[in-house]
Amino acid sequence: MDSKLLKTKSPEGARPPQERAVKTHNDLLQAARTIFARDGFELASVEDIAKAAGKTRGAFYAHFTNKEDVFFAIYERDMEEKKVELSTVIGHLPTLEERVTALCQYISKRATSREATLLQIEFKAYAVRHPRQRKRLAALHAAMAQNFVLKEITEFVPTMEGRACSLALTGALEGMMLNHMFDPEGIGQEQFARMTELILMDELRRAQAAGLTTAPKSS
Amino acid sequence: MDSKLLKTKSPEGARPPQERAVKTHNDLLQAARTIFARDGFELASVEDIAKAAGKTRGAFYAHFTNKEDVFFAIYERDMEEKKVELSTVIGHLPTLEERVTALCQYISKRATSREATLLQIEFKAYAVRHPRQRKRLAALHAAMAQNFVLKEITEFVPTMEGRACSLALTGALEGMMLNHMFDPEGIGQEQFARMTELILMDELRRAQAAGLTTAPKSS
Amino acid sequence: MDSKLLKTKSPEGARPPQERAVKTHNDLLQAARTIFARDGFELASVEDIAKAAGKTRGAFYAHFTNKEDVFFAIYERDMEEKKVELSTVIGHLPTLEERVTALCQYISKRATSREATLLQIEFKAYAVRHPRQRKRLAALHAAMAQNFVLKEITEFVPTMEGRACSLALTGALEGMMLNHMFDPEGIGQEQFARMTELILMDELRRAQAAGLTTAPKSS
Amino acid sequence: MDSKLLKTKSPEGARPPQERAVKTHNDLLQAARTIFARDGFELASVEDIAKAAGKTRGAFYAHFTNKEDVFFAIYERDMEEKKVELSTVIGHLPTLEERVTALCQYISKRATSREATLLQIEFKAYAVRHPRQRKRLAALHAAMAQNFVLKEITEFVPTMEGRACSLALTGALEGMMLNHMFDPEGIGQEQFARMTELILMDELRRAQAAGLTTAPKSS
DNA sequence: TATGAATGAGAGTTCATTCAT
DNA sequence: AATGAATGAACTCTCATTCAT
Repeated sequence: MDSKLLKTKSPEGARPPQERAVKTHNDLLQAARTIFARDGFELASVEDIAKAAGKTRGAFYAHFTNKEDVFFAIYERDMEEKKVELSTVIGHLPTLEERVTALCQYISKRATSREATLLQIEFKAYAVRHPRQRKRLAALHAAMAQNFVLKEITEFVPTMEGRACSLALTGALEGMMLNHMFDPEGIGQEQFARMTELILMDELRRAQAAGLTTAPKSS
Repeated sequence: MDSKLLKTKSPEGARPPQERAVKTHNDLLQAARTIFARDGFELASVEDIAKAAGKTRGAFYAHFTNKEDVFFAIYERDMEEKKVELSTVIGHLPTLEERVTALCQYISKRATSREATLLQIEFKAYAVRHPRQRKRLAALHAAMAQNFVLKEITEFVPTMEGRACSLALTGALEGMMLNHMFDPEGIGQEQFARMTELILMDELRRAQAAGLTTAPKSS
Repeated sequence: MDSKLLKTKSPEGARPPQERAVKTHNDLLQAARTIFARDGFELASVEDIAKAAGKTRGAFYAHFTNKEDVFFAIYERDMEEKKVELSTVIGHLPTLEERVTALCQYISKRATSREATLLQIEFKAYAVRHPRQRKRLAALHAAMAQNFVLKEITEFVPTMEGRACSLALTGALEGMMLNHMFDPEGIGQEQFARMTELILMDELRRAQAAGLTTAPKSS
Repeated sequence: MDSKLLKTKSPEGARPPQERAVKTHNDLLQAARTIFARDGFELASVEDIAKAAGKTRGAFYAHFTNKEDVFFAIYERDMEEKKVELSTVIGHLPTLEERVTALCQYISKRATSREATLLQIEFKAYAVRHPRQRKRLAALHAAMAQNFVLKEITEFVPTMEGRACSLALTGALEGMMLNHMFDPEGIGQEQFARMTELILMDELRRAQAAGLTTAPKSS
């Protein structure tokens, strides 16, 4: 179910072979990211992914059970990475204003990435269209709901309606980015910045109106 | 280039065959809309589309040259329909405020359509990924730039940065809608309304700041 | 079985409609000749044939039952035409030498026609590969055997082993012509002339060795 | 460009897989020969070819990129084989007469093969009809011009106009063979022999008339 | 006689996946 | 862990042919 190899911090036997395997695994994952972003899930071929990682299809199937498997694995890893990055970037900032600013920058940067945006949209569209695979999807969906990008943020800016705001903001930015790629002259960077600010500021306003404290929690 | 069947000048003799063909054409178009929204472009099969229209693959290819062909045909028709609808809905309203309100409602309604949203995203993602087919794409793109959804609006609210605002707003809403479908409990209707308002109000504010008249043009 | 319309010299009722039909028939036949020569039997499409005649597929099927049907119809008509032509060209010549010379010229000319050659080869290859359709094929085959191109010649030069020589000569020339089209610089016109002469002269030699008269029959 | 599977340098480890693939490749090639001769290029189906080789369509496409690809591959292999055979059969003969005799026999034998003849005609007709694919065709054509069937012969009988004679002779024989298959009673073996002799003898005569030496080259 | 819509079988081709090694 | 051969299902698209008009 899970991608066949996840946290194997050299548990049993020889190390070198393991490390080699880990590298292959990562290479495939990275290659998949590129190919999926380029071609979309359906059009992407396992062969292309393997080739992009300098491996063969056989190697691919030694590491992942499925095309779907890598697809989800990418998503999972992205989630984790984002969490770590956000903690690093935002966690140490003392005042709310600084945090909001940093957050704006971080989100804008991510949302400006062609690859990241296409992948996000691809994944969500896929999820929307395949309600059947509830098994793995449910897991992901739950992980989503709880660990989603900005969850960390709500720990620092508790007044925001966390998940909702997060989904709204990332959704809006992804949608705008898609339109930007589609019609580059029509919509550009400034729109992103303005939009991000608009939304976050609105949240802040509402928070303050509600008289909420903005002091960060312990953590 | 265009989806086949164009000359509606009822050539000579029998009309019925023509009308029958027109109906089939429309049926196929509608079926394609449904199937593409359900499965996405790549996964959608011509057979499914034909079947959904109660026809065979052969009939499909008598009306469209390609799977791509219907895909674009849907887009074109949607554009036209939107233009007409918007003129009808907004055109007669006298004051700016009314227009903005009506516009918010219209956009929110459209953006809430699962089918419409998935199709829009699918189309744009396709366009982004296939820069080669510039021939037909260029035409669509141009049509976009000039006739795009909200173009009509800028005629009435001339202060708005037309295309940019349009792309920003629809993009944002589509992105939010996608996230809503992906995580229905996380983000709901109110977010849409708030977002639409935020963006349009921001535009208005900027327009007024620039001291621009908001009186509608003649038409 | 037969092509649906053959010798309708205005038999019953109105003439104009008939004549129009005859014209369409001939147009289709001529178009088919062109298309079959260009594309070969299998690749040739009924649509292309109809289009080349300025008609629709429907018209085609009003005149011929089959793709095969036109194919054979072409062959039949060609046979007839050749017979007539040969009689005209050769029949009135008094001496053997003149006839042989005239024959050489006629054959060389025909064998040099790209269209004629490709059609001949196509037809024979088809016949060779479809022994099943003995019904119509048998008829054609018989017509072949008796009316074949040079049959007329054997009436004038009775010493030749008629059919055999005819088949040998036309076969050889067709084969050479094919190679010429395939590798134009490798084999050219002179080879045709020389070859024709070689074969016919050889026949003559054998005839004279056998002490046969060469005086033409009555006719 | 070439039919896949070229590097026979037994990469690393297992040989069996390679050998198995080579066998499959050859089986498919042989099957294709049979099917193409039976049905012609257009009518021949990849499925039939694969089935005739006891494989599936998938296996076919693992070995050849195209239907066209096998088609050409057959031709190429035939060319090579002929060259080798001719060298073996004729190369060691000391006098011109012996060579001519041996050559007559060899050619007559080959030209009498139904399969070989149909394939040759099919290939040439295909080439004549598809001037577009000049890429691969050019290569073949060049190979033709230089390595063609009888090229070896001209090394031994240098007076002959090599390519021209070769094309004339093989063309003539193929054409005759086609007519023979088409009308078996009309033209038979003796004609082949006579024709071969006629042509070769004519060449010899011309060579001697030109006072050319007929001593074989070194080789 | 001729049109135009539609059918349906079948073709070439791709590709996720499996399996022996 | 990885290869390479092979499978088989699915897909897009073409086309001879039929049928109502």
